[in-house]
Amino acid sequence: MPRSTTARTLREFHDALLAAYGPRHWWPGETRTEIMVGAVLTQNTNWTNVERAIANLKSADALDWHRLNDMGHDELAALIRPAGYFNVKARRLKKLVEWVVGEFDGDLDAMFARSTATLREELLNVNGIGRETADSILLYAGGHVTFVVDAYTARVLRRHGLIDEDADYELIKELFEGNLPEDEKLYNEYHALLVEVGKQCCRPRNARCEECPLGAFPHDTSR
DNA sequence: TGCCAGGCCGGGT
DNA sequence: ACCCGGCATGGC
Repeated sequence: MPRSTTARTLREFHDALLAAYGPRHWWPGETRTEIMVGAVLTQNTNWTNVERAIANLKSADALDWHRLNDMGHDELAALIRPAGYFNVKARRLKKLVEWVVGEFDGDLDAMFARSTATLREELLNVNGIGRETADSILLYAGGHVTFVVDAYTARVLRRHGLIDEDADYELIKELFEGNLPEDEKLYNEYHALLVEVGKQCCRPRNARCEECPLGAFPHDTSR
């Protein structure tokens, strides 16, 4: 598909999704710290479960880098239990906290002042922070212009014929970044809209989605 | 009731 | 360079 066609299609998809669902007002979280913690907690996990875990952290007054740093594994794991994978996620959160406190003493202004590319590399070096989590933190907590890709994004693009089966994260990310204006608000909205269409109709098993804002004839309905 | 949810890591081939 | 099992809760 020619580059200009891809660019137009991606813009049309965005506009159709926005018309169908309206602005998503993402990320659902009040502070940068909450967004960063939520990004780890939502790994392969339903957001409603994450909300419970975050509510527990708030009740314990634990959404704070130094408090988190002082907390023991078992205490943290108990608080985030509803989010699932609580032992894994407690470890991952502690790794992130160690880095934020160790490198910046919890100063997020200092942290996000680093360049997008540098910060992305550094986040990826933290054990437990992969590409989607890093990009979510950069975009939604830091306001950095970087496109977030997730399972929904890949499935939607695959079903509507824009990528093939084996397209990996970086390729999909570059498809958006190379064909859209470099605009934080646009990236923010687009990713949130892709999640919404993924939840509404582009689900793993539904054979066909007649109501889909992007059209009713997906290429691949098997997954 | 089984399937799914806004991944990521580590070990094996 | 892939491929796969493990990790866990809660909603439908």
